[in-house]
Amino acid sequence: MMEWNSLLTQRLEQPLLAWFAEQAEWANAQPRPVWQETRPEFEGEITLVLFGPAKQAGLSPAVLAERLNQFWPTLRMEDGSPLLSQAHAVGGFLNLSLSQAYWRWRWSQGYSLNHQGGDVEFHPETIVLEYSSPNTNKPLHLGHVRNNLLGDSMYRILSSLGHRVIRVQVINDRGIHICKSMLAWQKFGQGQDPRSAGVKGDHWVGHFYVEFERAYQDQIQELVGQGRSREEAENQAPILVEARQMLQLWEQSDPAVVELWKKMNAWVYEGFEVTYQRLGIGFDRNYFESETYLLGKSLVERGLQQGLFRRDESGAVWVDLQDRGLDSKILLRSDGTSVYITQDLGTAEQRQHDWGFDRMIYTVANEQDYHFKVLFAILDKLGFPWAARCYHLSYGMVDLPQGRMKSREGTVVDADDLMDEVQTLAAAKLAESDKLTHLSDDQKSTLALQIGLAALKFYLLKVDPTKRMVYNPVEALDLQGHTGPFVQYAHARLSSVLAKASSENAHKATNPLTPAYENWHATERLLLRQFSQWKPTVEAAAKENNPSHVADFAYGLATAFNRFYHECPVLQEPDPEARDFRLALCRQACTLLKESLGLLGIAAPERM
RNA sequence: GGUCCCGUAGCUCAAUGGAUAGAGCAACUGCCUUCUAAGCAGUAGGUUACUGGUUCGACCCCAGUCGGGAUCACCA
Repeated sequence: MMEWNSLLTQRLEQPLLAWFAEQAEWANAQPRPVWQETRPEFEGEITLVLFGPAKQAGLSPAVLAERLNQFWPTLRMEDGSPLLSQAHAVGGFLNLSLSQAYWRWRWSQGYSLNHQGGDVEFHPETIVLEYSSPNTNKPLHLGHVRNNLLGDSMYRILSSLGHRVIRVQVINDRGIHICKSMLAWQKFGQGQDPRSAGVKGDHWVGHFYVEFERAYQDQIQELVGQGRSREEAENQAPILVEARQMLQLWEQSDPAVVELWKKMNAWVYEGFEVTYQRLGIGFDRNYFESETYLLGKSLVERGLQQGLFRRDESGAVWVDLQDRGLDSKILLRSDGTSVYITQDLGTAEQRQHDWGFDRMIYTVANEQDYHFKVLFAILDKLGFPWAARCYHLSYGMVDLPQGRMKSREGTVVDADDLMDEVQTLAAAKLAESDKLTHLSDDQKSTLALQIGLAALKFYLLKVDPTKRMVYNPVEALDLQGHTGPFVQYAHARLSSVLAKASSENAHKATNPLTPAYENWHATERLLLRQFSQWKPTVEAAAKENNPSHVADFAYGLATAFNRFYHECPVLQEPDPEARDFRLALCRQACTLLKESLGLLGIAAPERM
């Protein structure tokens, strides 16, 4: 992730292109320079790759490098000081070191995100961002957690760049699954509610979903034992028949069923809210399937009238997408009821109506890749111009070391348990430390949650979202190495230094990058280089819908700071110019660590 | 079977078509009288699944093979 800015364009690239153009040998073939970040094992910050231009010029890279050596010293900053301090050719690469004058200028521009004053013209967009979207029959699990963290981080990233982001979820509150829980509760719940049962609402409802499945499986066994076929038994088990009847009643707005439905969904929402709050995520608007599933139907009717869809003999409505390389897809059942995708069509149009979004992002697992291809194709077929601006943020499944999570085998990792676990572990770690004995129990508990969540969030966000990943509980709970707590720790050390500096009044608040101190340590230079990568990192993360870039940055900056901290005294530095410079670096590093953690939804405690 | 995704150190993950493929964990060595050792420095670990092709240059692009996963419901 190399920073490129207007100064580098004007003072480095344009003169280089002009110089190329003056070279008669290859004036007919204007080479396009390829820039990259210099690898850390070489001297320099920016590297010009010479293979292409050398070939076009008919020269060896070494000869071209030799000629360019006449050119580099002519490059100047606006005030006439040199732009580059060194140029080393290594093989086909030219490694350029930027001058201290450049780094001083870069410092003066600031590093924090500031969408008003960027190099590129910025167009803020209204973006509807969907994530989470659970069913209401069971609690959230590890898969939801990855989903929620991705969505939340994308919200923070896009917002930080100045976009208006509306966080939404669609809640699948309707259908046979919730009826199963309702029925089981009626049969086995003995009138208990979450409070009287002492169970969190979503878990309470989830418990009855499991109870239903148990009773259902028992009945199937029984029927098979009586000589029915498996298929027959699965279809005719009395408890399933009853659940279907309940769904029918719900669709007819039967008052008793609707009341029960409302009551049990309310339990679930209460439970979800606790989980969301603890996880630190939220939403601006919920779309309930029960409220939007009918909207899709009218959209389908419209498509039928326009001849875009067709109705078969049984009365079912289909869309043919073979011209787009997809299959036919059913939109309405023969009994006229809507299917999953019908509801999504309606919800999409509703959201465009509600927000007039420029873009919409659906954070949904990659097992639904095909579903979203079809959805967007249908929206396009219906003639919505915004269909092309809908995007499926497709992420990979989270596996366990022993394979996929399976509810039947009881291996599903529950979101609440997960947070308990990480908090407990962090609390144990705090308890063995003697650094924080002065904190109250409440403060310790809060800190433990912050650290535990940092471990969990960083673990899930550092991976490229598109990739399937393995959740290894032992590694996820690690507080050392390539982890969230590692980054937090760097931030805490910095905070501590800065707190002491201000209490000692050590910082004189002069321009910390004056030429008075110019004997920069390699780790100081590295920090400046890291700072400049912050903005391009966030822009890349936004463009690619990939928060892992932000996690990479945070880790890289924390590492750079740790090295600096090890090599360079700050408060104990006798030279006041050097001390000011280092304190300024510390202040900036602290700010950017906090910002980068912030975009991952991770707290930056000042002590740990 | 059709379509899509994936295969990198023992494990988990990085690497805009560029340099000697990098981190962390696990293993082994050093470093706390020194601004927070949740740290730093070092050792070891690789035929980037395999075979071909394109290219000055391929983990990356193309074709094929093998292996894993997802999806192709009048389920959601």
